[in-house]
Amino acid sequence: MLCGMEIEDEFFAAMEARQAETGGAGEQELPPQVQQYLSVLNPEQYDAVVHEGSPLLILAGAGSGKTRVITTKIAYLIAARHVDPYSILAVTFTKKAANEMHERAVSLEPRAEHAQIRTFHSFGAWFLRTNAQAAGISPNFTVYDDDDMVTLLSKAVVGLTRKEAARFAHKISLAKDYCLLPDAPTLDDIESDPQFRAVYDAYQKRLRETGNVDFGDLIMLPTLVLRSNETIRRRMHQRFRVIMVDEYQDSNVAQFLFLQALSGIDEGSGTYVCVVGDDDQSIYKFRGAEVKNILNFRKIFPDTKLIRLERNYRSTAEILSVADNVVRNNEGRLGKTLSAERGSGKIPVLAFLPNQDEEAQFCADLIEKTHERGVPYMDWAILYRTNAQSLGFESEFLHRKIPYTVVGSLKFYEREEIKDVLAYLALLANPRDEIAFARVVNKPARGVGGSTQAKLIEAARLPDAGSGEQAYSLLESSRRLGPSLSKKAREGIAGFVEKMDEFTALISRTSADYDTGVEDKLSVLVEAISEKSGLLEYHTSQDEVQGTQRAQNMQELANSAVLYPCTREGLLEFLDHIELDRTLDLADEEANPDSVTLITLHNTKGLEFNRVIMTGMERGIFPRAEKSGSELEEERRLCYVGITRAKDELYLTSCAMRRMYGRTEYMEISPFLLELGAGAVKVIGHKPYGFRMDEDADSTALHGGDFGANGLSHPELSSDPLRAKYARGVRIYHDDYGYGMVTAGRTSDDGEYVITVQFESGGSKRFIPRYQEHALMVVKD
DNA sequence: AGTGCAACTCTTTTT
DNA sequence: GAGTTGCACT
Repeated sequence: MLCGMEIEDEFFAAMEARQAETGGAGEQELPPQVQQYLSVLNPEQYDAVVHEGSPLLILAGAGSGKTRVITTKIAYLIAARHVDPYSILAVTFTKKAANEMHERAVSLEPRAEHAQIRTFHSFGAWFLRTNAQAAGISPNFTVYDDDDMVTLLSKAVVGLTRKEAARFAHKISLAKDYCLLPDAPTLDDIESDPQFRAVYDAYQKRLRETGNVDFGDLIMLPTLVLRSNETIRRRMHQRFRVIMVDEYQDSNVAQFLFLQALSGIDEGSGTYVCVVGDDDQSIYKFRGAEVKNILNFRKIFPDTKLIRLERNYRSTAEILSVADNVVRNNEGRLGKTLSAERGSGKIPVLAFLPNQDEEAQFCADLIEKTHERGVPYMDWAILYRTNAQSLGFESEFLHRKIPYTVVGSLKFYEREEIKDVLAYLALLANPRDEIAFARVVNKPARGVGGSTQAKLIEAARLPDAGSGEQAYSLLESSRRLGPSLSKKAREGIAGFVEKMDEFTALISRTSADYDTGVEDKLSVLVEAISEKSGLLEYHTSQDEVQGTQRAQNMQELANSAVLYPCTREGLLEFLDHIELDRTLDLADEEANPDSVTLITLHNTKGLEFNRVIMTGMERGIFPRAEKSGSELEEERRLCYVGITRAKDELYLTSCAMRRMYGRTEYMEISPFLLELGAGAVKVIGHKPYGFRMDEDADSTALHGGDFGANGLSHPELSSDPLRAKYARGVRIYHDDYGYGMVTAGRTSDDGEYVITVQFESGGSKRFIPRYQEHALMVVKD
């Protein structure tokens, strides 16, 4: 067996030999398409691509072309350095990023198809499936989500309220992000509650009994396996000769340890490691991400070469300047200055609005008006801090018939009917899955109540002495115990077991038929479950209206399974796919290619849009709650991320009032707005009292006469000239709605003059003239 | 066992 | 304000 040094020597020796074969060094000798894609790189990017021989840390500012660097590097290694694509691993954080990276790498170099380009978690899942036994889990495991964790925890530890269970579950996740087991001495740093250790331990034992894993396990378990199992470790070191990590600033401790173990750096494996990150874009501290990983990188990986990418090719100088003004308020950053390669553009706009309804209208107006001028909807992205904020925009856009796509909404997979079908599938995959079992054994109702379920689960957990150990199949347990139960429960269980057998047969039958070419799609199984389990009928009979929707959802789930074969492997792949990427995809079929993007700030990581509106720039919303110190800095980085998503145009909106918890609250502006920089943005709308930019407030002057901004701090005390201009009976013309007449004018609670206009086209509409001056004019007969 | 009503919480952010 | 949880009643 090779030892570490030998591997290293062999690797580089092979490289040298191949280089010699091709007639020595120098790009002149490279294939034309390689020269082609190298030639478009700037000097720093080029250095990063061709670098080898030591670990590499790339500090890549926003929009500096880091994806290009990674994908080019993959292509270059394969085409020019003759690295086996099979030995290349590139990990990202989101499926979207992984897909994009894969696509771009393959388009540069078709052989990149065979490289492993995955998310951290899907790589962990792959690792665990191939090394299930060493990890002490079932090779058929499915992944429990947060919800399942809470359910399992309340079973493992009796007497917890759901809330307590949720809190502990969260802490367990965090512990796993730091790769801490229940017996870790430093576990107290995560949670000081003396019960926690025992709770975590009980949970973990119970989870192992089910054969399943949770999200944290996908990273932690492989790390533990690598540490304790030399054979597997060696095998991995030989397999993966090149490892690249994207968005490295958001890696957590467990991921860092995973990388360390996988690379075999301590054992001189000679694996080439390259990580790419930006400390200014670290936004997942709350989930255990450690910016320290960037700093520590050079300690753990000696002789690390550092390359900075500071040329921004995405945004205009104006946008970058605002971004820099904000982020420079953070202490403890590595510090870098982006240069705007694109040059100058439009000045960003900061709009003060009365409330969230008008915020939504403001966005809709902007989008509609530009759309009339030929700007596609897909140019636009609405950014917000919390998912809940999407609602207001959704209803406004729906109303106005503006197509939109909400990114990252988990809603679909959280629907009851979907979770039900998935639970049947999960139980088919892993018959020890007690969460799935409990969910579906009595759904639809079969007369199997809570006590019967508990009995079956207990019997499976503690198989009787003679029957061999660990026969933890809940179906087995059901089969065996069934006859001894009361009539009702007995019949119910019998029916359930029968159905499950039927479904199982569907999988094996098609597996057997595989050779004959009669391979079914997995959608057949999903449909069969919906119909034959009685779920479809159960859900449709519940509510006439909702039932139809639910049936559609179930059908949609079946449709999405059409890409997978109806085999055991296909089933596992499908479940993995859903668990590890619950965000996008499914909407693909119905997605309108030209639509506005509604997205949380966190979800924008790695994305870019031509025109960005950052909404809800209010203290308490963004930054959230009372954040201070390092947490406030993280919020500020999030703000930086949002701003730097914009290529051409940036808007920020802030509301004076907002409905929260059903109550209307007066909002203070976000402190970040004061940092944008005097004169760096154009302010429109009603400037709040005391609003002053950093430094020279006067130069933020309100030139936006179009919008009628007046900067008065107490509008309710001033007589509004617009009141006379748009008095009752005045004929007007509105850009969007045409001719009409003011039928009413009144002052709202917040001192705004509001008019109601009856349009000739039939509709009537209410406006605040002060915000409509750009679109509204008085018509003289 | 299943339905209906009242009280309660919730707003971070995600793989 | 909405969605969910828990309790009581049928």
